[in-house]
Amino acid sequence: MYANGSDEQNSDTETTRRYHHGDLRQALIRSAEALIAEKGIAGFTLRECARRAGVSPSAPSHHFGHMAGLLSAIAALGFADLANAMEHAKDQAQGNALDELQAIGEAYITVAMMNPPRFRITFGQMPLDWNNPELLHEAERAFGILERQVITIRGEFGAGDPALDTQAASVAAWSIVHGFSTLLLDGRLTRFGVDVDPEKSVKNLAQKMLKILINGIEN
Amino acid sequence: MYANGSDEQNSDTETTRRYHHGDLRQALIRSAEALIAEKGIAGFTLRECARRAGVSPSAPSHHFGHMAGLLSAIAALGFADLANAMEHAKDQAQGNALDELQAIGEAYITVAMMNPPRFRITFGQMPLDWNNPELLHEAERAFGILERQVITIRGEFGAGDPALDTQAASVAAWSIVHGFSTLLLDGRLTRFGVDVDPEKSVKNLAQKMLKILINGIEN
DNA sequence: CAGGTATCTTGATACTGTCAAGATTCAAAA
DNA sequence: TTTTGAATCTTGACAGTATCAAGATACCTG
Repeated sequence: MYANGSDEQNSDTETTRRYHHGDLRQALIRSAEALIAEKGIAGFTLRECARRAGVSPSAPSHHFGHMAGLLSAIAALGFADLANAMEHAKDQAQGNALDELQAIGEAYITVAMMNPPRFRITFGQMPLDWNNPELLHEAERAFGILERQVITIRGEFGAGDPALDTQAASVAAWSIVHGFSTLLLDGRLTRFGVDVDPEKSVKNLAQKMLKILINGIEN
Repeated sequence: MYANGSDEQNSDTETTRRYHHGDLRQALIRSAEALIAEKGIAGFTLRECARRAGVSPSAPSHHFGHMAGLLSAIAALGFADLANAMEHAKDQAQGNALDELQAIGEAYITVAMMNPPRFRITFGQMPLDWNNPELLHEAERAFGILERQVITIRGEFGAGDPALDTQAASVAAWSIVHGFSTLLLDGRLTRFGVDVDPEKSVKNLAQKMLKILINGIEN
């Protein structure tokens, strides 16, 4: 038993059952995110992941070691998503460094909305393996972008202005987009009439929010 | 066996072992927060809580029903802490409504720092029972304060100014203090030289951050 | 003092993550 | 092609978990 995920009745199609799954690593990542999308972080189970991938309970250990390994691989994807999206947004943005910061912030929130389970794993309370070099690298990459952007702003605008504290502005920028993302995904903004659906109204609100922040940095 | 928490050698002191614990409800809340402080959210276990309170594994069920019940009771305390601290900060603040908002934001961050396990339960991913009336009430109370404050600001300052969007300002204020708190507690601000210790430098940074926000709302 | 109720324990069930050992498949060397 | 070692997956087992029903104990009111 423990055939792979596909149904029974296929005689010998491309996905006929076999002892070796073929792409178990990707399949486990997919089933983990799907499981969390359904039952939430608390409902996540390594055994259920394996079950959905059509594989024995301890098969994942050969690809990820332990549970934290699987979660860490997903978290690395989460940081990579953030880094890629923010870099792209910065490149696409037209205008000065403040406009770029606005675009970066919007990209952060969009990524969180596009794949909530992945974001929850990346920034949740589940155990991650911070010795995983891929995780470390992608996290460093994502963290650096916001920081460098605010340094750029300092160079373009407020050099010498003590009111424009680089550290405070960096942390403020990250805090506001991160706080908004988590509150939104946890459904705690419904009392303000904000929900993941429709996506457009959220992006609208995020724009206004970031305008306030940038306004505050600028002056 | 399963005496209460105190040691063995006491003959018949106040805390001599007995079948009925006497204050198990409070003891479980304390041991839960201590456990999370030690081993983190992932290390939390209802059985270990009971063990530390010197009580059998299923004793907690008679006070909280299931695990989510205990966590919900703690989360209610977390919201109450926030509401009380924010109310007090608002009352103590001298100045206009914007100064009050600044004080409220600082109070939020202080509460998160004072009891990290409680904050993690309140806003974490662990299962809560949102039918718990106490939890609902305290959450509503806390959520209302920031919102009302921004409405007050709108009345004092920007009435008629379309740039001053009440919803955006409310959400921005909450997002920035909440995002900062979670990032801080998860140790993700160390790369910016920020850590829970020393507490004073954190409060300093929080002040600057909120100044930026209020600057942005004002103009 | 009697009876009822709140509180806690016992025992059992169905899960979970992890590990060692065995079975199967693949792939490269001979 | 055959052989042989490595990669992949299964089996079986272990300790630990949440939860529940039933029983034991203590308190407390009448």
